[in-house]
Amino acid sequence: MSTINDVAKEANVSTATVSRVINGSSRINADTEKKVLDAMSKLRYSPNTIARSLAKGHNDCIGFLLPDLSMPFWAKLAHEVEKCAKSHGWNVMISSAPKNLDDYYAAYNRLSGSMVSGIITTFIGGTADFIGRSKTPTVTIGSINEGSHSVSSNDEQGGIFATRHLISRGCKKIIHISGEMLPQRSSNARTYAFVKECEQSGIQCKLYETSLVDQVENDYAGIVGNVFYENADFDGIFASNDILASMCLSTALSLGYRVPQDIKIVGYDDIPISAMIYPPLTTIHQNYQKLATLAVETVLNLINGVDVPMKQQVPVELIVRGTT
Amino acid sequence: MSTINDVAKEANVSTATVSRVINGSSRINADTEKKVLDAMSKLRYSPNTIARSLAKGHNDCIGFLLPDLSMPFWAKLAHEVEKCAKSHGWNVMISSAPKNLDDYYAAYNRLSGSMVSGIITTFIGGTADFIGRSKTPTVTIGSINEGSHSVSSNDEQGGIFATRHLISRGCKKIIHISGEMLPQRSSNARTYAFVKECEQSGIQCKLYETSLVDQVENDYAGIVGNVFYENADFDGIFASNDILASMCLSTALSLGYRVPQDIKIVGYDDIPISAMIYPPLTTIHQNYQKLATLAVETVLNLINGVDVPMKQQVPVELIVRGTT
DNA sequence: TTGAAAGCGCTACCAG
DNA sequence: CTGGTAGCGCTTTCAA
Repeated sequence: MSTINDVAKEANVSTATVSRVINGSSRINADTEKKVLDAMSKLRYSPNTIARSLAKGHNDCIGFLLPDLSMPFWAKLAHEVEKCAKSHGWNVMISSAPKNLDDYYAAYNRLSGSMVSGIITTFIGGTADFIGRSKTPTVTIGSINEGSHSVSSNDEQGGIFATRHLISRGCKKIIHISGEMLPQRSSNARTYAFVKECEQSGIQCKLYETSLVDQVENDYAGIVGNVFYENADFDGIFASNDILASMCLSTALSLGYRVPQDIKIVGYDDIPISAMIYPPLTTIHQNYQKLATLAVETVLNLINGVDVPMKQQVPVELIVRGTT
Repeated sequence: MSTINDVAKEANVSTATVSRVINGSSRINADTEKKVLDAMSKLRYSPNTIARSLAKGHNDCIGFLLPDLSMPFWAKLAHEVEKCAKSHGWNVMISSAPKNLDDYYAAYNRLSGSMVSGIITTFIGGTADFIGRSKTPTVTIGSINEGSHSVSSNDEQGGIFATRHLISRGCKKIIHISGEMLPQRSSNARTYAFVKECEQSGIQCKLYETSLVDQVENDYAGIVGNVFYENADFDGIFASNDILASMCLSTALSLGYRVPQDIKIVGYDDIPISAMIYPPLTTIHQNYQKLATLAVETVLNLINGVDVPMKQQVPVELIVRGTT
């Protein structure tokens, strides 16, 4: 584990010079540079980023605090965030806080305890003030509130697309299963849009709500069972995520319904698996890459003190496949 | 952003004392402690982990370098790794390097550039020597070689379970689709076991191989298409991961085959979605939690200089569901 | 173009 | 039980 001192000694220059060649910060004599480079490779030197961060007063790492990596939506987003951050020369530290607020606070504080220069996260309910008070630049994904910077999909549009599509396919009684309607989640707009669209078209509708815990544990069996047990005459389902939609699909099929003839199903997120099941799922596509890019660039701007809009939204898209 | 100096001044003690109360490292007068605690909360002080890491010569962060977070297997594993690390008081930094060796080296070096004390990763082919040479304690998951510490599932057992199950269900001609047979991947053993079992039972078999790139991009359509196009009379498929198996399932159904009557399918990994499609997938369950725990505890031991076995294996389980 | 040296915020050793 | 202080490895003035 050689240090900058070793390199300096080996090359017969000062540490300042070595530092300069590492950072390309100022003009350096070509010979000197070569000597340093040689010494570096001879000693297999690689700079200690911790020391560097301390000296610079900041580091090149942003944190991504999400509910749960085993949720495909967040995993995919994490993937895109990491890719984008890396392309800007930044690392990302991922941390998750699935279920309760205390875990969330702990995880957030841990991240902001200055291992990271900025944080990308989502509200899990009641965290708005907390985040607003934080000294670490933070941008949220899929959340909305006044106090902090947010990036989210146009969930109202998604709700409208899904509902209108189901109606246009002839559905007369539609069931909607939402995620947990936590305060400040932009996804709530899907549900509101659904209700509004149904009312406007005079279509019968009914709402079910899953809990965050159900979601994290993929424990949808109970609620999906209820949907089918309590309703005999519905002909459409709009599920708030694709996992839930798949579950509805498989339950419908196992109960002998034909999809899409008897029941039509629209999901949300467009996770990769959705195109690979049978029948392939009609769903609302979220632009993961755009969402991630916007979030990363926004924190980076925040870190650099650049002015950015408080609220940014990205459009969604209806992907019609086999379940409608 | 107050520092330890500010706290010391405010509390009228030395920084050494403040440091002691932060770390609980030695006996401290109750009054002094209270003064310090008060000062800390008054100044909203939170210790700078970077400085702390530098001073201590190590930090509390391990790196997890995986192929791709959008692969459910790795995402789930990452989730478990993070959970386990956190329970030991460690953070984890996730980084991915999907396709090529250069990216992999870059990502690895970046991680080992001392932002992390240890690394958990997997070989992506030809990386064995590279990792063996590294000064950062490293343990691999799903890889095997002489030079470094590894944790993996018992893939031979998995291959045997899957193949025997298919045979016991009456399959006479079985097709196996494997992942890319990269050197030192423990998953290769699934394929070898498959071939051996088929030969021993005198069952006809045929092999297909997907590439890493196909896998990362979920681009299985081509190969699955070929399987069905080139073979008319097969009655069993053993796919090396559940995504691939789902794809086979949906292709079979869309082609009019009945599953499991006409074709039986066994997957691998047991990702959450596998239980939620229709028919639910028979598959080999990998013990994610055990795998993650073993990997985390092994790096931690390595970091602490504790002796650990070079090779650790965890058993798998056959989960019989609807596709067989 | 280069070197000397003062920190970055914290820990840990040595005295007292 | 507490304080003084020398680093941890690197960056960045300030001089030369």
